Amino acid sequence: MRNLDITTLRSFVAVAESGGVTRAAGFLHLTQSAVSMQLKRLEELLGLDLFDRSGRTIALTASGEQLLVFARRMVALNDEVITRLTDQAYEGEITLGVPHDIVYPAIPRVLKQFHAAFPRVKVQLDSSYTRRLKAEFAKGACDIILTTETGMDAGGEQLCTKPLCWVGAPGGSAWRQRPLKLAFGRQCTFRPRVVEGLDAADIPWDVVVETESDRTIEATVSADLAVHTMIEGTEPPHLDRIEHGGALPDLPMHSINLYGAGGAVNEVHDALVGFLRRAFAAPDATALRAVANR
Amino acid sequence: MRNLDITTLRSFVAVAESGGVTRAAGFLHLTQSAVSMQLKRLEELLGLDLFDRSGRTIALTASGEQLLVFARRMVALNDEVITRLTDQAYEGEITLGVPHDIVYPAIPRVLKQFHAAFPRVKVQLDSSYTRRLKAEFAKGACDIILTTETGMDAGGEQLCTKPLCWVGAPGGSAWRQRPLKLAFGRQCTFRPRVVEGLDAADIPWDVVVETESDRTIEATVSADLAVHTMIEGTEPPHLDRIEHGGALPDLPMHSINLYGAGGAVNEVHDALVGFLRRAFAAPDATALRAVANR
DNA sequence: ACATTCTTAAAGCGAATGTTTTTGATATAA
DNA sequence: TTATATCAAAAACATTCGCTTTAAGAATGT
Repeated sequence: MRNLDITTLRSFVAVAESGGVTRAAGFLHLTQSAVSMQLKRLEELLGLDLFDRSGRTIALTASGEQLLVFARRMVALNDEVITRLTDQAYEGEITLGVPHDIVYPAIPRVLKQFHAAFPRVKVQLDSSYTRRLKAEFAKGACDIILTTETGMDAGGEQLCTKPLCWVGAPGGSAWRQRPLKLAFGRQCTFRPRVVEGLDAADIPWDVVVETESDRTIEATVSADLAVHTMIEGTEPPHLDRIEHGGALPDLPMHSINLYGAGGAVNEVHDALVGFLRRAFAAPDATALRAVANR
Repeated sequence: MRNLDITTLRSFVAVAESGGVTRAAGFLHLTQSAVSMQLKRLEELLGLDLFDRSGRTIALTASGEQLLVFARRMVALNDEVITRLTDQAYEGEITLGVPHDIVYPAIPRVLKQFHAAFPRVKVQLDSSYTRRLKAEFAKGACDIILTTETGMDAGGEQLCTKPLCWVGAPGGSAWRQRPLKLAFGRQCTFRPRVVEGLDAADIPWDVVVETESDRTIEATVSADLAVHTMIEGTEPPHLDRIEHGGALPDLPMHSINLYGAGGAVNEVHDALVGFLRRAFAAPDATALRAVANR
């Protein structure tokens, strides 16, 4: 199969649009002769007349018109990919803050998608507590943050609302014990709400693990030594949601909010926001995980 | 703006798909060295790593994946336009027979569309009487014919049904005269039907012009010396449909039929058939003309 | 250790692609 | 009509590009 040449196609389009070889040559920073020869070679390659040269002005033949459509598309594709791959606008770094309890399972997928779309932009993931993330965002240390809150501050955007739910070891019975044994992170934002709920239901409780380490919590819970609470749909693989049938209080809804979407900063930024919206605003996080597991 | 090279992109795609420079070089009928150099130049042009060369096998980087999408599209566009413009399948001649009374206004538009889509296919237009066209088609002298008939033969396709209508000079009064003065072509298929209708309505009539020339008929009618009948929607610019309010008999419906569509001969043939279908099967020929006049 | 595969490099050669200059054709004005 | 300006094509020439061949070296998996 013969190959066209983008340079030549660009000249061809310029000639068709400017209606003259000399004029086009001016735009292209080439001599009239060079453009003329390009056109000649193009016609030879295709074995066709592309121009009607009767008359002083140069007009396209039907074949020329047809080529023009393709030439425009090919030049546009060329320019688009060159821009995407080399333009400074498409390289840089974005800092994304995400509470660690909602990193899984959505964020890895988002990062993957984003990297495929903007391979030259580095996403610095800052996984921490909602409280700290909001502080970082306020300082400008994070470009975009997600939060898990019961309310929402000004400038935020609610992506979805999910109930907090009880999680424990698969098939475990720790949730039947009284006092209820809890495992909590030291900074956990959910803690006061959970405690409130338990007190209101007159359920005695006891914090048996208090740590900074999520690993420790997960290990304790999966050993059925305590229960924990998480946003529905973010349970890690070896922990299950507890079907307590009303034995434990229902916990309040939390919303997953996004800060930093305002003001259409640039295409790259907006794309990341778009991926995040789609990942969380989707029907159901559990359903999403099912899809991801396929 | 830098320009990519289709040859190089083709190699790039081949390497990405075959997973190796040597293998790709084989497909491309180039030496391994040449392909390697092409890739190197491509990476230099973009200032990017496109391949992850750690490991024996050659893998794409994220940038490479992104380029691959565009490269495929550009190569596909290249091949498509080359095929369209140079493939023998897209050149040749089609003979189209059309009764001269329905040439206007649809056929010129169809021919224009078709020429834009297949500039290297010549359409030989044979404008004649339905009877002769059917004979030509039966002999194989026409590839496709349109006819105006009250019925339809086997192998035909009815495009639309239109009433025959009375036409005369704009604002003319020839249609009030008795005997009614008629202008007819010598071969006109409508004639027997018209005569039947008039006889049935007890309207005396008289053929004042009998000729082979459409021009003569049009001239006579536009001078208000006689009336004529045509398929609705095919009136030429200087003749008008007569609003006789029942003073003249209604004339039978005629269908516009197409022969030669059967059996999916080839893409070019089918495209012409498609244009014809769209031109005549459209809601109303009068409406079409209004669109064309814009 | 061996085979495979990719990278890099150098030399040679032909084709491609540009520039400058010239020629020819066509429209516009005198 | 003749003169003139404009534009496209052609001719002559120089340069660069890109492929082949050949060969050496590095990385990797068997």
